[in-house]
Amino acid sequence: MTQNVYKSHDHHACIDSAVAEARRLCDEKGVRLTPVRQRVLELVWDNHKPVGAYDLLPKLAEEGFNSAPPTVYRALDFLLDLGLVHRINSLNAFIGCNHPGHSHPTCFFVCRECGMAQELDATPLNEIARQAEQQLGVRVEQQMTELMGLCPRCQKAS
Amino acid sequence: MTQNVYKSHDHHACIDSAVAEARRLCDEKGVRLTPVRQRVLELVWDNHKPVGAYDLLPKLAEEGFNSAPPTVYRALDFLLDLGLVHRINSLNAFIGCNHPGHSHPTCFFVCRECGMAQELDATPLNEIARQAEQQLGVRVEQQMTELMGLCPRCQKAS
DNA sequence: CATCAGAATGTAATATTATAACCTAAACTG
DNA sequence: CAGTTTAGGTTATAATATTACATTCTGATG
Repeated sequence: MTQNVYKSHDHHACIDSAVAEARRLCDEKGVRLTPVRQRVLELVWDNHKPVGAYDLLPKLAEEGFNSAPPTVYRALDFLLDLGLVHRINSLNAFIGCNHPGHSHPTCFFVCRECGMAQELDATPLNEIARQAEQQLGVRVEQQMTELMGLCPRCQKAS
Repeated sequence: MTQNVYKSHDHHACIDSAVAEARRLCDEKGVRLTPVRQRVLELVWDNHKPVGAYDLLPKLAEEGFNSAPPTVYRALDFLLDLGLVHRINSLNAFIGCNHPGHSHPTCFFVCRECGMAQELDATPLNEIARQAEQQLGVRVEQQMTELMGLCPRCQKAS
C-alpha cells in the first residue's frame, strides 16, 4: 500500500519517481507535462506537508515562471485531474499522490502539530459507499476522508 | 441511524427538534444559546443543503441582527464546538447535525447536482482510524468523510 | 444594590483562497 | 502553412475567513 512518511527515506527518490510517473501518465493520455506543470508537481512533492496554492507562487516567481494565481491553479487543476496530487479540503492545501493514475477513494491522516500528511489505505471506505448506494439509492462518484490528530513524532514531543 | 433526507418529512419538526436538542445541550454544558446563535442554527437547518457563512449574513441582516462576518463565524464556531453543526470542507459550507452532543466521526454524501447533503453512518471509518493507529502509531482525534455523486432524485432527472 | 469579571457582541479593516474574463502564444492536425 | 486546439499571460475581482480592538451584556459576589 502507501509508503510510511514517518520512516526516513530518500526523499529525492520520492520526487523523481513522482515526476517519472507523471511523465508516463501524460504520455499515455496524450496530454502535456509542461515546465510549469512539472515544476508545480515537484514543489508539491517538496516535502510531505500539504502546500497551499499561494505558497507556490513566490517559489515559481523566483525561478522565473509566471506567477499569478491562475498559473498555479491551472497547474494544480491539471495535476488533480490526473490524480497526481490530491487536495486536502480541511487545509485548502495540496499534496502529492503516490499511486496516481487510477481514480480511487482518498484518505489522509494529517498531524495537527507538524502538518505532515500520510496517505492511508482507503479500502474500508468502499463499504460506506456501497451501503449508501444500496440503502439510499445514491450514486457515489468520489470520496475523500481526512483524519486529524497527532503523528508519532509529535506525540513524543509533547 | 441517521434519517433519510430523500424521504419527505415534516421539516419544521427537524428544525424544532434541532433547536430543542441544542437548548438541552447548552443547559447541560452551562453555555448560552443566545438569539443570534439560535437563529444561525435555525437558518442552517432551513433545508438539507449545506449553507455558506456568507449566505447567512443577509438573512440575519433582514431580521435586524448584526451582520458582519465575525458575527456569523462566531455563531458557527460555537455550534461546531457543540457538535450541533458540521462543516463540509469541500464546499466551505455548514450543515446541521442530527445527533449532536457526542463527538463522532462524520460522514456525508453530497449531491453534485442539487447540493443536498445526507449524513451517513460513519462506523466503518473507525476501522480506518484503528488501522492507522496500530500500523503507523498516529493518534486520531477527528475524522471526516465526504462522498460526492448523484442523489436518487437527480439520477432520475438526468 | 454596586461593582467586577468574564462572556458575548459590534465594528473596521484586512488576510487568504479562488475564479472570471479576455487576450496572446505555442503546438498539434490535416 | 492555415486552421484549430491547448496552454499561458494579465488584470481584476469574487468568495471565504480572521485579526484586533472597543463596547455591552450577564451572572456572581460583597
